[in-house]
Amino acid sequence: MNLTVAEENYIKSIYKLQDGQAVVSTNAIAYELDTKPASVTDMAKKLKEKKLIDYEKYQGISLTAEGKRIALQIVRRHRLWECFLVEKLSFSWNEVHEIAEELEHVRSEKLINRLSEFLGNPTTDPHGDPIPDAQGKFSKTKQLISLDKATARRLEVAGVADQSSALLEFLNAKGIRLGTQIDVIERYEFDNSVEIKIRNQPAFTISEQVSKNIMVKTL
Amino acid sequence: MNLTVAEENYIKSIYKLQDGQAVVSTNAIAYELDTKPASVTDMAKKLKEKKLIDYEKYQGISLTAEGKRIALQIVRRHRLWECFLVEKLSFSWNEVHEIAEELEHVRSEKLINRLSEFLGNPTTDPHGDPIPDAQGKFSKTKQLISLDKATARRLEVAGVADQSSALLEFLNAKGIRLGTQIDVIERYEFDNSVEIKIRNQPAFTISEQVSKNIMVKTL
DNA sequence: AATATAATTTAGACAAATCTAAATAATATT
DNA sequence: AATATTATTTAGATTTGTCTAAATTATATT
Ligand SMILES: [Mn+2]
Ligand SMILES: [Mn+2]
Ligand SMILES: [Mn+2]
Ligand SMILES: [Mn+2]
Repeated sequence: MNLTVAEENYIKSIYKLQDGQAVVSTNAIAYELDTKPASVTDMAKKLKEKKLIDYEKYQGISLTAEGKRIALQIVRRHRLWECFLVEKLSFSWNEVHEIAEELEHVRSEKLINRLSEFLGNPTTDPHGDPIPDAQGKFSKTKQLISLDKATARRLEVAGVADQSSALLEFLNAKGIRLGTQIDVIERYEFDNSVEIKIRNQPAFTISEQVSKNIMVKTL
Repeated sequence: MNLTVAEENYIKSIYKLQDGQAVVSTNAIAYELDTKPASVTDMAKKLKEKKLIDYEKYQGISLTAEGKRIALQIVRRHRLWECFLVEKLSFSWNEVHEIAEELEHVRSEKLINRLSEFLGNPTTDPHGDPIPDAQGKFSKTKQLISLDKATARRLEVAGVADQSSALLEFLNAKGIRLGTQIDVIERYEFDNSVEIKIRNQPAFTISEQVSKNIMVKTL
């Protein structure tokens, strides 16, 4: 199965959007890939032909087992390269996505398995997202919840839901990164803002919009 | 100047074939890129339009200053990735070319400069070929000659002319790699074969075909 | 100089990936 | 149920990179 870069990008987007959902819409894919719905319909026909998606017109799109297998390979490559960029080349977590978006299309099993080994077979990427192994399996990890829904007082940052550079840079500025321990000081009902404290720093307040996108685990 | 992968591959091939030559032929490029002369003519028109090559029909092709600048960037990326694969991911020098052929097209100045730094700013790749710096300059190195033309008795392997997997695997098998010190025991005029000796190993003889492709420097 | 051979270009075609504009189907609103 | 809105598909076009077959130009051989 020899896929083009465009086909790989579609497969990955469908995988990302499917998450739970039975089926993904043409428009959702178009928006995700910054393209037009008509282009998605064209590609849907090709991917169906290759048996990577189930698709009947007007009925939405979903990955076949083979499509999912391929999606997981691409996700693995993407996230491993992100690890490489952050851990070995000292990139910041807000700079790596675009570059990994290209590196993920270099197809060589040997390359990616060696890279994984070189990085110590990491199981999460710089945004806290899990990295599937060579067989497409995720190692079991603690379930994450967003900071706005958490109830414990002490929490550890373990991921970000929104991965826009805007949010990541904001978190950089506030000293919030993966592994950061946070104490919840107060929750304000009025606007759902949260007052938090990190180590020796003075407490500060973050908006609901931010707390919804910080994924945490209890210690 | 935003180039496609195909355009980058053409630019790099032209750079490689030009080497000394005033001009490169349509057929030579087609052969190098494993494509058809008609396709080369088509691409020549596009690259001329973008002012990356000088081209008048039937008169051959040569890079402009801008074309050469871009070629050197691609060569730099290719060779740095080869270094990475060999030094960090333990690939053998005969396995890295195809993978680097893809990695070289990931365009990010920051990426490539960080990678160079991570590798200790190497000046030669795993085949002994020089790596231009970010400004496209080569550091001066000792002039290499092929083993069949060398006169000194003790020599050091510093490169390979032919970089086919066939030759590289042969050299692996014989224990000849970059940095290997060779003593020339005898040169046989009949078939221009050369008897050589490496360290503690018994002497052995290599054909002219091989010795022509081993690039050496005196110590 | 005439002819043969080799190199190169042109003409016309195709596949991939995209687009716009128009048509059609599904869904929501009155 | 009729109508309006939204989602999706189709039709037709464009760009990029490639190809084959035929035409043209350059070079070599007699
Ligand atoms: Mn991508
Ligand atoms: Mn990530
Ligand atoms: Mn390449
Ligand atoms: Mn090389």
